Amino acid sequence: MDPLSDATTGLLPRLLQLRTLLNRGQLYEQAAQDAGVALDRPAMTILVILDAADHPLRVGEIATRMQVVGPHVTRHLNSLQKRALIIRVPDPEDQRARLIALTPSGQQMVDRYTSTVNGWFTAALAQWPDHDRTELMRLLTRLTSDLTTQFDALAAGGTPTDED
Amino acid sequence: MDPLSDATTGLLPRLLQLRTLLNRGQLYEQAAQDAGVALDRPAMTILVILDAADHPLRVGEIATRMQVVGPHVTRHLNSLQKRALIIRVPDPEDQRARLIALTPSGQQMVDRYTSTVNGWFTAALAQWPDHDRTELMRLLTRLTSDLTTQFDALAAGGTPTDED
DNA sequence: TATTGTTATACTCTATAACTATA
DNA sequence: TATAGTTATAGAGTATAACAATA
Repeated sequence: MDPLSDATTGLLPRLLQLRTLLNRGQLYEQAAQDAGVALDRPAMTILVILDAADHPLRVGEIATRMQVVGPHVTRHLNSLQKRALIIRVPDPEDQRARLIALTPSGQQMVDRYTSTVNGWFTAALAQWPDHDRTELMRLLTRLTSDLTTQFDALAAGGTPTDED
Repeated sequence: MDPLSDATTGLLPRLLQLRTLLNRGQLYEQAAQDAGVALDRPAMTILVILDAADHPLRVGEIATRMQVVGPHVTRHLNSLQKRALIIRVPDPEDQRARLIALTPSGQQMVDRYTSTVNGWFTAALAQWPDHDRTELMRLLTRLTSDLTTQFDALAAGGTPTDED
């Protein structure tokens, strides 16, 4: 067994544990409560994505970034729009598409949420040396990027009998 | 705004992206297919947990490690037992409890699965300098640990009006 | 009486299929 | 004919409630 395997053998359980931690409502529900927002998790995820993008996004683009399917996004957009947290404007470049933008109150809500969560992260990492924090960001970014590339390649080449 | 905030502001979107990556079936389904296993994700998670523990675990312990609730584990154990991938043995220390152990075929299945996934990780990180891989493991371990501590504290102190 | 686990039921999240409108 | 989005329906995953057995 080569040393590369040894170096990555521990990755799977670590990532599963991290996923578990992030997935279960705990984090989200606590943050939602502390921030005073009453929104389900996928809806808040949409707001966070719009906030991070810094400009309006198409429905399909939101779906891609969430790694979910279009109709799922539509459903949550409907309820977000009813609550006036987002608006749909026609895309000037393509009349079929819509651009989704945060309303001021949507922006306000996502700001409250993210600042709550960021406060927790800051507290959790308060004892870390600066260098470790910097490295974590860098390695996490590269890990996500490399895993995405790897999985995309696997998905593309996964069923060679099916390609046409 | 202090520098600590700046250093952790980017953590939320990064973790959300990683969660997205790990969550959506893609990874699991591809691995299950490549490894030739036909099992749903939570069932496989149970096998991975048992494998990582290296000794039989109680139902409650599995639930805790999965961050889910008891009945959810029971349901999957029933189907895993029907397929002879796990066995339930009475805990000698407490007749109420059961210890869940992998059968040889269960062990074989989880081995196939983990070696497939570890192979991907190894490939994805093949270009990384050794030092980065080591650091990733270390920082990921500490991150998970510190976040867990943080969230537990939040959950415990989250509703001070409720304490008694 | 408290705890371990099970059974039964309900809810949340996400996917697939069928459709509408524009390209 | 292909693409962006929506509506309607179905399925996977997880939680809550009620119960049985042992401590």
